[in-house]
Amino acid sequence: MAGQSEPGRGRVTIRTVAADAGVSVAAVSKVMRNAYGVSESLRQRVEASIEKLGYRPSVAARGMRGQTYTLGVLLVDIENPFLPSIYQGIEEMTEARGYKIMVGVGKAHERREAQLIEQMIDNRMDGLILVASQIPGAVMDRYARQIPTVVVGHHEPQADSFDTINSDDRQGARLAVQAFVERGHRDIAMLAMEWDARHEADVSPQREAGYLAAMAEFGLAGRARILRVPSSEKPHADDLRRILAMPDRPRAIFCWSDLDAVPLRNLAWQMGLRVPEDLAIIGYDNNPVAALPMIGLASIDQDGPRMGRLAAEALLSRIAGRRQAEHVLVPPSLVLRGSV
Amino acid sequence: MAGQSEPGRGRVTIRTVAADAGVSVAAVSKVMRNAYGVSESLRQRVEASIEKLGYRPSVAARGMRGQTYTLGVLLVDIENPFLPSIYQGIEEMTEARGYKIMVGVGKAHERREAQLIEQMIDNRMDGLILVASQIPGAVMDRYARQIPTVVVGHHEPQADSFDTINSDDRQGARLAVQAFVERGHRDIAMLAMEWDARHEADVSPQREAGYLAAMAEFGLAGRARILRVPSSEKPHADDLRRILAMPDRPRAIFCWSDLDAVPLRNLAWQMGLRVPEDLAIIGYDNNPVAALPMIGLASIDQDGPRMGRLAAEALLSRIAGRRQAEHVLVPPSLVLRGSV
DNA sequence: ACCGAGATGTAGAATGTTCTACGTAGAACG
DNA sequence: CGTTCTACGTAGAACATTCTACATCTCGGT
Repeated sequence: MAGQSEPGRGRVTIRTVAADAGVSVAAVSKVMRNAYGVSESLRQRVEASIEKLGYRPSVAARGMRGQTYTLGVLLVDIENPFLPSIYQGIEEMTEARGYKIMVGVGKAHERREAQLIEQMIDNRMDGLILVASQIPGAVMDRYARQIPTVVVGHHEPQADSFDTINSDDRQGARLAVQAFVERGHRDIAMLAMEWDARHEADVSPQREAGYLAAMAEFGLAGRARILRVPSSEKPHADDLRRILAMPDRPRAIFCWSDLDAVPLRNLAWQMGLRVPEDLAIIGYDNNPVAALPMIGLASIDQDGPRMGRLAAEALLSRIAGRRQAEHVLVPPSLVLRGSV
Repeated sequence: MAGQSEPGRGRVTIRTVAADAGVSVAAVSKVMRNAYGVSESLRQRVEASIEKLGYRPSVAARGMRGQTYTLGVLLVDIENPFLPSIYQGIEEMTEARGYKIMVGVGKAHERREAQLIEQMIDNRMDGLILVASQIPGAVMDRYARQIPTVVVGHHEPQADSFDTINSDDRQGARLAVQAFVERGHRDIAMLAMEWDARHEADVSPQREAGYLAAMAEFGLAGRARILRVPSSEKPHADDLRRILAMPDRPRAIFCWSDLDAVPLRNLAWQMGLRVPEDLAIIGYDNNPVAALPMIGLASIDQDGPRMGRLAAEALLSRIAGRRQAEHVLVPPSLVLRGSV
């Protein structure tokens, strides 16, 4: 019922172009795809007609047989200011190669993410990049058999149906612990998300493992403490407050994400704690908010743009035919700020 | 070249379902679309087969004739934390009605936005929502004739080919000026974006007009001052610093967006200015960062979710056949915080 | 003059839906 | 009992591409 002014009679299709250029439909198709077997003169003629008529191929029709030259990017969440940096990297890489991107927002909800993936398959996207998806590995595997897939921010090093690009989350945690230790801290806790076995591949458990390993490495195994807050659904300000009010409040906290580190730092301020004197904090993601001078939150930087570029490269090579899975770990770095 | 395991032979199409249920292809199509003329018994039979086979219609094939039940949402920018709230509203409304959403990110770049719109038309989206687009009205008009369109955050009250949903930006500016006046301020400046005639319909010029009108209303016409920073491309920290260092620095600043108000507030802090004693600030958008206790930035709230819902409703009714354009203004409100 | 190989171009099937037009059976009506 | 509706289904064209043969041309070599 969505009929607009022109009932469709006006639409310029590949047929219109072919007629105008005086060649076959197949010839125009070849030109569009840079396919083999088109002479320079033919190409020029066809391109002139395309230009003249303003022809644009229908992605829908393309999708029925060949490629759509469109990639799907699934973001966990649109509110985390760290994610756009990954997106930038993806885009930079794919745009140059003539691919378009469609974004889906999963809102950290597994059911929803699955729907979006199916929708992208239905839309005949050429490939998929899942960023920090909540979907369990087994399910990912099933989808990945239907469509070339690269996963970012989800550790599944043994997967063979898709590639993974990750920050070296264990190393990131180690950097944080080391920075605390070098500044004389011994009472170093970690603030982590609650998780169950289904989410073992998520980043938070990896950072936990790294934290515990680093504490042991620095001879502080006995002092390791993991404080938990409910998974990333909104309201855990109260949990954070409770943590800061504990009689044995730690002197330094490594926080699994700036998503919690920023509120934590704000609560500390509200409760009159001096940062870093009473409480030192290091977050994760180097979220732009952490960089604001008034917040001044030290954080582990994952180099989002680079992860994005790597993911895009992996996807394109997979689309080009690669079958062997690739698993990349990107080294993180620590950005020091006032909170340590 | 993207071939996955199953060469396609395995794909379950509408034909598979029809065969399984022992009915015609057209019958299955009717069931999928809830179209007229299908008996209860037939519907049940078909639905059982769909369930059993896990059939999912191909959006590509659908797009070739009918609707795709997919809407395109074009966001200026993925880094502005205010935009997700509009997105939530859009989604809430459309999801319930069985529509899917694809997001495009324009990065405040006109050429890019135009490409994305064309891409969405190519993908046969049923309709488009443009959020804070940079595209001039005349160009929008051309696109809007090809596809049902609703525009958010772009004032074009005379447009007849598309609908607009906006915050009442003039009223928002008035609220800010009024709040300052009530607190005894008279030296009230506005921080605005540079703009040219092409962007008169953007929100910043509207807020300027509202500021000037309000200053006049409160008898301060002679004291109105508009300070300009380069358009939203990144680096204007230096411009902000210069403004704060002016000998005749204003005592109160109404800022066109939290995008600039947050850095401004941070710079003031860095330069040792007391807020609000030395400088009071009100921003616009009620960006989540403004709400952080340490930032405490008063801001005009646009009720993003509501604008999103209204935009979605307008689009759906337009898809359903409405031709007459609608132009809605949503009243803003002031959220008071420490910066005033 | 003939042949074979490569390069260039074309016809037409295939893709998975929707939509138009039409057929058929049973009910309601005179 | 014939006629006319109405409700339910179906056949097949249409949609805009790509892709798989296949046909035709051009040359250089015999």
